[in-house]
Amino acid sequence: MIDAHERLDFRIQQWIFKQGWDRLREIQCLAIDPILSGKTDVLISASTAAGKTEAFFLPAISSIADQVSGVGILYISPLKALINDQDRRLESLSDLLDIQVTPWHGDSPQGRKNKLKRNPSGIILITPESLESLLIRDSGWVKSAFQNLKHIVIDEFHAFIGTERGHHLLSLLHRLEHLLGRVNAPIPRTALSATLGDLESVPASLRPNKSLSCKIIKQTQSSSTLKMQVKGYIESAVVIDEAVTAEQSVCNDLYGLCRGGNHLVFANSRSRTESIATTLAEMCESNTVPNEFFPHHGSLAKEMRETLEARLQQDQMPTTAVCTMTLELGIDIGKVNSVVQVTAPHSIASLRQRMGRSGRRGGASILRMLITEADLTEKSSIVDKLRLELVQSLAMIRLLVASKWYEPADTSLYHFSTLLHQVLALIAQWGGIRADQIYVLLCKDGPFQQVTVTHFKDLLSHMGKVDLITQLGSGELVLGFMGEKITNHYTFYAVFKTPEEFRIVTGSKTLGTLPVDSLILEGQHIVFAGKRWVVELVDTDKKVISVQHAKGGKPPKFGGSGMAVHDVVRQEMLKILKEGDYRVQVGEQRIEFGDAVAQALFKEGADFFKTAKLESTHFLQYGNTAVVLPWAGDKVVNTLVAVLIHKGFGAGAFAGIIEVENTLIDDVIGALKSFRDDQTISAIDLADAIAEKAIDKFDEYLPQEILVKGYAARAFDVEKARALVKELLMARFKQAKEVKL
DNA sequence: GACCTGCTGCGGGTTG
Repeated sequence: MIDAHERLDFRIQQWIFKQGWDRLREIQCLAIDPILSGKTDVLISASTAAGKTEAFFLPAISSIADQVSGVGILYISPLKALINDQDRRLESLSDLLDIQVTPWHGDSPQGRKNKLKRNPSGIILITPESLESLLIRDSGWVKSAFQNLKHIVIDEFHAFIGTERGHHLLSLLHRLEHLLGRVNAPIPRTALSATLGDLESVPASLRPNKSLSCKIIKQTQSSSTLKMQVKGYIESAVVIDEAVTAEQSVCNDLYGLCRGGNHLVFANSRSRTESIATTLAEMCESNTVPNEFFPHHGSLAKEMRETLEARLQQDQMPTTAVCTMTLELGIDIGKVNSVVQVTAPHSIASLRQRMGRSGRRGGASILRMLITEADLTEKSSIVDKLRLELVQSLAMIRLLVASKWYEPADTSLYHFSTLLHQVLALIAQWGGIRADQIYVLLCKDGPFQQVTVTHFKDLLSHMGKVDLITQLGSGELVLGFMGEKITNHYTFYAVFKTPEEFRIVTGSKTLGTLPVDSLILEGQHIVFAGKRWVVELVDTDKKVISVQHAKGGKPPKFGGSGMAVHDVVRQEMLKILKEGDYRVQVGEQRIEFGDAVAQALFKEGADFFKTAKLESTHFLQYGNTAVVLPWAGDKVVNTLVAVLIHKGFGAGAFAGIIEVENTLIDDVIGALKSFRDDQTISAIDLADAIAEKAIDKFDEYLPQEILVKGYAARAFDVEKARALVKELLMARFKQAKEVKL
């Protein structure tokens, strides 16, 4: 293995020597044989800056070094910024071997694209959307230019798994193999990904039809250590003049922790990112020191983002980015001293990714979480009394440290919107194509394998009705008037859309806007602008949601993050509340990672848990409110909320806790019993009651039946919810028996 | 107090 590099092209060996590397890293050695063989897919899993890209490119370039013409390597990236990085990083190597590298995305220079058009060779760096546009507009050129294609590599593959865009990508790759006549001699795919849990399941997401095997290469356990701390803050219920607000104390600490070094502060929302960055910049100004705190998020101008990225990478001046997930993926910013999370993270997967940004020169990764909980009053919500934002943060740290687990992709989704897109794209690419050919290409052999022939026929006939497609006398399908219109517009190439905002209105007053990508049911209770509301009416045409004041106690400060929290996280939260201890076991020792305030806040939550006897019951009468504590992930919790609304209750869920106001808990238990015994309630019934089911980009063109089916699969899990209810009721039954004895 | 990604061809103007 040590001599593996000798199998590389001599000029590449020279290049390695010139970099001053005394040897290749382990993953780089391991990747050489499988990639040179060209006979297997490869998954390379390693943390940021571990040399994944070189692990692929050294052998891949070696294998095309003497290729005279035609593009030899197709590199696909989810971000334009990553393509620009890769273009720079490949420069010295490609110069040495005289290999043409062409970045190809919406903003890359036309001159280099034209050059590749005239003389296809070397490496193309492209986004899925630009590849789609090439297939539709110039498939003849693609067919000849890619005739000698040897490797396909996908960067940041985890960003694609389980998403609409990921399905789009798989479909593009399959269409490309088909176009090049390589269905029976597949082009090997290499996926580059951060170290994420269940690697064995990834090959199925890289090539669903399994026509090539996959070799998994992973970084052996890195010896780097993780240092973490959770700091608690209390938001005062009454604002007194001159009192320091919780956000101000968070900023004071950030200023002390971050000034003088390079750090990333993740604040989970753009507005929070802005307000923290502004406060920190003002603190620099009032202390008459140069500002080193800058915001970074999706709504900021590209130039501002790039300036900040360059400043971090150059590492000349201390710099802290206050950011959203824009700095989570692999844009080259170098390693930072530490990562700070200012609100509870929503998934272990993203927390791991953020962690990977810290740890300079093999030193420890440092993670801090600064969590604010509300000052409690008589009327406080049960979510706040349990200190669930803190408990969620603690649970996530335990899962991060103690296990390799991360949230798996939801494989029950149909991706109908993307299927419709691909039907249109195929017809646009070929001009005309038969229905059975489309079915084989996309569903039977392609990535949409859970779509049945019946679904597919319904989809096509509806597409005919709305004039997206037309059938010729010969049986071939061609684009209809609407189909032409949609596919001719440049916005067609992306399969994802920016979610539509609904206006939230009470009476004649507008409260604000809400993106509708989560459950909104008439009768549902929600929290908006710090108050409780009940949804009266959802007007999908005018994009308006009418609400009315809901009575009840104070709304929870922590309503959940909007992104689904997984079952495993909620179970871990239950576990630490039961034990009254969140410390991590290392050998004989239990390691404390909370500061004094965090410890005190946790104790309040654990004490409330105990007093309310929540270790033995999942049902509670809390004043006028009936409360159900399922300790399950959001998909199951949402299913239970929809069931209760279906049965006529005004229910809502906050941070995984279900509340039904002005209701006796026995009535709720009765309703859940009938759900347990009534096998006829299905996810389809629940989805039928949802006013706005069109979530994905092309959902609006789907036939009703398919739209409902897709929505039901994505939003609800009735089987799991029923099994859980059975369990909760059984526990209650046992408990009642024990009390009697 | 909800996150992020991407996109063509062409016409018209300016500059070297």
